[in-house]
Amino acid sequence: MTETRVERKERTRRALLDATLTLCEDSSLVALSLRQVTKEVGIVPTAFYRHFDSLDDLGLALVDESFVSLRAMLREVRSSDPTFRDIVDRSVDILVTHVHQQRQHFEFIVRERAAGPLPVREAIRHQVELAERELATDLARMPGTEPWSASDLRVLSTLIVGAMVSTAEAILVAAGRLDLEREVAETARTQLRMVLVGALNWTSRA
Amino acid sequence: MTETRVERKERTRRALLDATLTLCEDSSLVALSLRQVTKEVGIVPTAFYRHFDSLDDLGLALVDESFVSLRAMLREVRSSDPTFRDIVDRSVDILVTHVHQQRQHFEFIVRERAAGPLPVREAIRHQVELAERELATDLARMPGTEPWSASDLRVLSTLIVGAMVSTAEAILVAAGRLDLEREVAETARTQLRMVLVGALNWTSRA
DNA sequence: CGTTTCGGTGTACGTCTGTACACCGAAACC
DNA sequence: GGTTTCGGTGTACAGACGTACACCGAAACG
Repeated sequence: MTETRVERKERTRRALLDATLTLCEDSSLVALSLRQVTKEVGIVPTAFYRHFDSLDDLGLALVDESFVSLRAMLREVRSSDPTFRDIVDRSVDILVTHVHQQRQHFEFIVRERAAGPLPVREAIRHQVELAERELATDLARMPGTEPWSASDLRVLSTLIVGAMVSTAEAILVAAGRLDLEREVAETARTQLRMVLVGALNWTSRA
Repeated sequence: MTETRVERKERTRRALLDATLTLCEDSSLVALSLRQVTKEVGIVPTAFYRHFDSLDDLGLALVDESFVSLRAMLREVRSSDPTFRDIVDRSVDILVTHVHQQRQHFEFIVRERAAGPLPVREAIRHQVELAERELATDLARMPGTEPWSASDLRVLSTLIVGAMVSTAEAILVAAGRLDLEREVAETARTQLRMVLVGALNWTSRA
């Protein structure tokens, strides 16, 4: 019955991460104090340092675990049938589902991406860049992309990732109102189709 | 020689706005204290209330003046020759120029859009929505857009505005390194062209 | 010229901040 | 079973925070 020591430590660590996600739901990491977090968890302020060097450090941990779930999402998209028409519908569905399931993580990333502590911003930027690169190599495997240059592939994947980030933001703003969300999803689908139509009619230039 | 009283007041007001823009360059409004701002300006904390009710209030003023300059930019784009090919080049040039000239304002908007105080976020979202609507009506006047539905126009303008926001963010991240900026600009041009190719080959559905 | 207006001052408060330091008690270890 | 390890405690302090209040001096006003 007695909890092992590492289990207990892991449990408070999780509590710190969760409390931080909850507390910065309507502000930002940079506006959060160590004392607020520890009070929410129910430990004394100085105990915080048994787990993290600083709030920035905790922020980096949150970035890591956010992108673990995000990568799971991307893998799911990638395992879809590679047919252009319904890859759009499935991708948007998967995005909507994951934003709901991991709402706090997505909110965290969207906020701290622009306004977080510098190391956190850099970590997020790096992860987004990795996602763009992965998408570019995926696109290269799809039929019809043979005439594209490597640079065009990067440009297209940057555009798509950007549109998906915007869509995620819009879903978060919709905040669960189903009619708004349906509208956002429909917009995202149309945007993706427009972009794909553009890409298929695209011819790289030297 | 003696400065009139309203002039003097306006001068400190400006100083407060400028100090705030500078101070939240690497954090956010929500992480800023009234005392930091007044110290930077060189007045006593309580004097702040002679100008604004709160930091949020000051933030709303910054949103307003940021979008004044942004609207100036959009007007400049709109006055361009409405030919698809070089409207892209000119739009991106104008965007790059304005991001440089109004660097602090763009940084402010990009940050507070996602992480600012709630009223500030809402004000920014509203202004962006206005910009999207204006772009949609502009697009409707361009040749070749006759077969598009109103909803397609909105979807396209949302996509373009989103891409431009991403581009502005990328320029700010490039932080003046000329080679990076050229790359960002080139990416933005290609993205816009891809989107326009997609749009021109687009046929609205019921 | 006397009076009012008002941007800015200075003091004072209770609260919250990060963190230093000494300490505890039980799980973990040999 | 004695010792070590270590997550969590409690006290303590110097500084920053928002803001209430009484006040000043000069421009603005009649």
